[in-house]
Amino acid sequence: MPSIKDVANLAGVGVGTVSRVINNHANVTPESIKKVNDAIKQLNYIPNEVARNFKMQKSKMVALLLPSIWHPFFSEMAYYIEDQLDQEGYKLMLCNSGGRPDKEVYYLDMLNQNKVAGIIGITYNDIEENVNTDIPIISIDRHFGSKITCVTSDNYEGGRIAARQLVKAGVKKAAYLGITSLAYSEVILRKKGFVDEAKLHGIEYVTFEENGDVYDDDVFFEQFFQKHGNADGIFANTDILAAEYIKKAKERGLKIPEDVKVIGYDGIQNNDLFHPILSTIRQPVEEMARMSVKLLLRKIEGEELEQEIYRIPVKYRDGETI
Amino acid sequence: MPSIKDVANLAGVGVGTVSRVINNHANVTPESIKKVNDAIKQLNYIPNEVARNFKMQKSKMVALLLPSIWHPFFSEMAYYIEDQLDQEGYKLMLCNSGGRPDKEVYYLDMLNQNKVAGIIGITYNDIEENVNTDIPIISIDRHFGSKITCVTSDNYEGGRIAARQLVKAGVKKAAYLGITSLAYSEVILRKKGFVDEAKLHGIEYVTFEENGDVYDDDVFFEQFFQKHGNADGIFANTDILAAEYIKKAKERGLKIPEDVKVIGYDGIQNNDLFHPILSTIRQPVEEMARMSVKLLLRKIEGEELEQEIYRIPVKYRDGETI
DNA sequence: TAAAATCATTGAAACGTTTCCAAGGAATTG
DNA sequence: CAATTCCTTGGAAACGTTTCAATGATTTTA
Repeated sequence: MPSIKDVANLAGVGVGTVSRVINNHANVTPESIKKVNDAIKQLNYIPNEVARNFKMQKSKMVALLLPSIWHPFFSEMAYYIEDQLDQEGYKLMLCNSGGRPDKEVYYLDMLNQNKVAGIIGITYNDIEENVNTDIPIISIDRHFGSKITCVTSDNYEGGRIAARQLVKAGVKKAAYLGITSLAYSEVILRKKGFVDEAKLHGIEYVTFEENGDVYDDDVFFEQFFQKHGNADGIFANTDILAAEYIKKAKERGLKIPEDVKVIGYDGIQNNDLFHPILSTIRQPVEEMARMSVKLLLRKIEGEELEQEIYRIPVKYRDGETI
Repeated sequence: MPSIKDVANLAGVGVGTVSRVINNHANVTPESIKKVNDAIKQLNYIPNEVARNFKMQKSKMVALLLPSIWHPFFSEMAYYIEDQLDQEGYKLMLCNSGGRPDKEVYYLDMLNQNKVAGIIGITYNDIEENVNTDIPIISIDRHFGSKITCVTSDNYEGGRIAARQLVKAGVKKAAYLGITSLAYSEVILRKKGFVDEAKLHGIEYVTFEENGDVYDDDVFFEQFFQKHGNADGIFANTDILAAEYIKKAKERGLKIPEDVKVIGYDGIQNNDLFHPILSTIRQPVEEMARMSVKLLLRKIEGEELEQEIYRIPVKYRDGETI
């Protein structure tokens, strides 16, 4: 494998000149450029990126740390993040934490050692506490503190829209259904928006939540139906949860949307395999992904960001369940 | 950031000794080990993985090159691949090619420059041609040649099982539906298995295919229904295609499975959002993923693999469409 | 007890870049 | 034409690690 030295020798110039040609810095004569390029072609030389990273003490690698790439929401997010990173000349390293805090910490240590340029995280830990370096971080949907910029959808507004849609559909008693995993999550704002809007319209409403760690499908819905079986409108804080609700409701003989209107959050359905088509609050996944990357790169460049949280508007997407 | 030299100085030993302690090589006295470990702790030293990669001229990074992580089949695959890689002490770099040959080549060049340890590819190019180094490669579902080991499900047997299930369900005229993208793909064996088994049972059958590059939903199905509208059993070579068929069939007033039995291939449905539940040939995704990683690591270690293609058995999974 | 073998250790060299400094030559200025 | 500035260049140093040859200390063998 030829090195920059071989190129320099063949071209009859110094290594510095070769380096300057490769990285097209100023102040190289056209003749030198030609000589170097010829030599590069002749030797089939390709720059050793690892050596470059080493010398520069930084790599063009960004890590994406999330619970599971298998989840359709995250895989869509990852798709756009990778695309944007590639456009900007960066590479993506994928880390599945399984949502386990210990594995998150383990990965953060590893990323430290590997001197990644930045991290985009969808995590359960307050990673601000756990990262012992100055690696720039963007957090999606979780707001930990000032050091870690947060990108999220406008959860509060999303909650309000959901409530409004249910009201519009004639719902008498609306229920918020949530699996809530942690305090830092921006997701709780969906509830707040829902509640505020329900109050505004003066309709009856309830909220029913469970902690993600101790969550059991059957128990959760059993309790819900026992307490609030008469709810005729449901706002589930994720599409998956909405789908689970629909399944359980059907088992109990309820018809969707005739008996109960259901609205979800996320908008993850993207092919003909998904039915019924959920009415949902669509997260602007592509926008969130691209913005996360752009903000992260600005941080990597050393810029100060003007905001601590970036909220991107959401839209209601009509489906068959309302 | 402390380096190995700082550790050596503080511990009062040479850098070589520190290196041997870190990589727990033989020939170090317990006292030295203790001194070094104390110094490491005191300085909060973490080894610089980038420098190590540079020196060793290889990294513990494996690239996964696939069309789109957004696709549920690939995202499930990626999940298990990452998990297995992590278990083995490797990291995963994710590359979405969009299925575009030029982008595949572009990524392969990049991976070359970055000296990844190996590549797992789900590609449209014959990457054997395009990779100009000795980076070990595993290819999933495509068989290019001897240099690139192929891991796949037993497509031929899967095709046979599909045909058998349709026969068993009383189908009179069975149709194979396929979007076929390239010659190298192992996927065509699904057709072969289907045809052979249909012949064996002596039922009427047809095959209807289109090239993936010029594929148009509406045209494809329009033509199919025109030619073979009387088929009462469908084997679609992917679940997505099966779902598309079902949609189009319903638009034409056909009832599934009463009028037409449908069987897919992949088994990508994993949550309550998917309906109807497809009867399908389930690919052993987890097994394929883990085996791909294990084989790749063996190649990285310099081992010769005994086979050129590894086929993993598939199973029929019952659903609502047969 | 002397010679040989083993073990533990050190520190320099090397990996392939980028960057910086010194320096030569060309162009510009007064 | 001398002095100054500018442009281009070459080559050494540095990044942090692993490894290897050399060395000294200890143990084993004859």
